[in-house]
Amino acid sequence: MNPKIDELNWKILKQLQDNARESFANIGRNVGLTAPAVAERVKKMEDLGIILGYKAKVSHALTGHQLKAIITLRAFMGKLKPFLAVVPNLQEVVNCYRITGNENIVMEVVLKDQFHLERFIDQLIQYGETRTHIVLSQVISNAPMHKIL
Amino acid sequence: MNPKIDELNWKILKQLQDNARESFANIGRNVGLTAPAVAERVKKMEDLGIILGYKAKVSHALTGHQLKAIITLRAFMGKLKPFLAVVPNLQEVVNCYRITGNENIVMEVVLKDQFHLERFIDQLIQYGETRTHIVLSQVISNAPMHKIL
DNA sequence: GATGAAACGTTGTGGTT
DNA sequence: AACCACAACGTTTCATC
Repeated sequence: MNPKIDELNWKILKQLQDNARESFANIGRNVGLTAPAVAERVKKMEDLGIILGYKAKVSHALTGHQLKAIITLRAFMGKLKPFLAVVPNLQEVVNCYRITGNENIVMEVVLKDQFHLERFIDQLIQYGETRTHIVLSQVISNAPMHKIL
Repeated sequence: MNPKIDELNWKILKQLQDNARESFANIGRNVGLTAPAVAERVKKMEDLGIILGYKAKVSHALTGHQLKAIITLRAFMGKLKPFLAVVPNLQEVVNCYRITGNENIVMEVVLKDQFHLERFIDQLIQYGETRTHIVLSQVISNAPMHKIL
C-alpha cells in the first residue's frame, strides 16, 4: 500500500470522493487542518497520481440515454487491435475493459433506445462475436475507494 | 432528450466533467457568461438531477488494489435478493449491475492480490455461480456524457 | 503546518432586457 | 426567465515563520 496515504489523507480523500467541489477550507475544518495544509496535501496526492481528477457525474437517463447495456466481445483473429483503436471514438461506450477468458472485451454502453442498440451492435460484428446484456438497474455506481484493512 | 440542456449547458457540463473543481468564474469566461449566470445554470441542473454530483477519481492501484476483475453471478433460486442486500457492504465492489440474460449480476471489483480474490469469490458462492475475468487493462474509464446527435 | 495578507471566487441584491 | 453589475463575504495562494 502507498505509505503517502496517512489517516488524514484518507479523510481528505473520503470528502473529495463524496463532493469534489468541497472547499479546502471546509475540508480543513472537518479534519483539523488549515486550508493551505489541505491544499498542499491534495496537490501532493495529485502529483503522485493518487488523485486522478475531479469529475461531475451526469445522469445518463436525463441526457437521453434511456438504455444501458453490458456487451462482451470475443474478437476475431487479428481484430482486437483494430477494435481497441476505434473504441475511444464510440461515444456510447462509458467503460471498456480488456479481460481474460473466453471474451476479450467487456464494455458498459449507454444508448437512446433499442434501435440505437441495434445500430451499435451492427457496428461491432466486424470485430468479433458479441453478447449483449440489458442493464435492469445499477446497484452500485463508482463506489469510493477506501483504506485496505 | 431533456430540453433543459441547451448548447451553453452542454459546454458547462463538458467542463465540469473534465474538471469538477473548475471555478464558475473560469467556466463563465470560457462560455461567455458571468459567474452568477453559470452558478444559476449549474444549480438548476443539479436540482433537475442532470448533475448527480462531483467526485474525485482515486487511483485503484495506488490505494493498494493491484488486481481488478469482472465477476458475473448467476444467482441460486431465492438468493438474488439476499445478494442485493449485502453487496453495498462489500468494499471490493466498485460497480454492480443487475442484467438480463443467463447471469443476473455483473460487477467490477478491485482487489489487493490473488489471495484477496480467492477470499472474495468464496464469499460469493453462497449466492450463486460465479465467473471471473481478470481485467488486463482499462481501455475507457467513465467517459463523459455528450449530446446525442 | 500555521499565520496573515493579497488575489480570486462565490453568492446575494437589484436592475435590465 | 435569464442575465449582468456590484459588493460583501469566503476561499485560495503565497510569503514568512
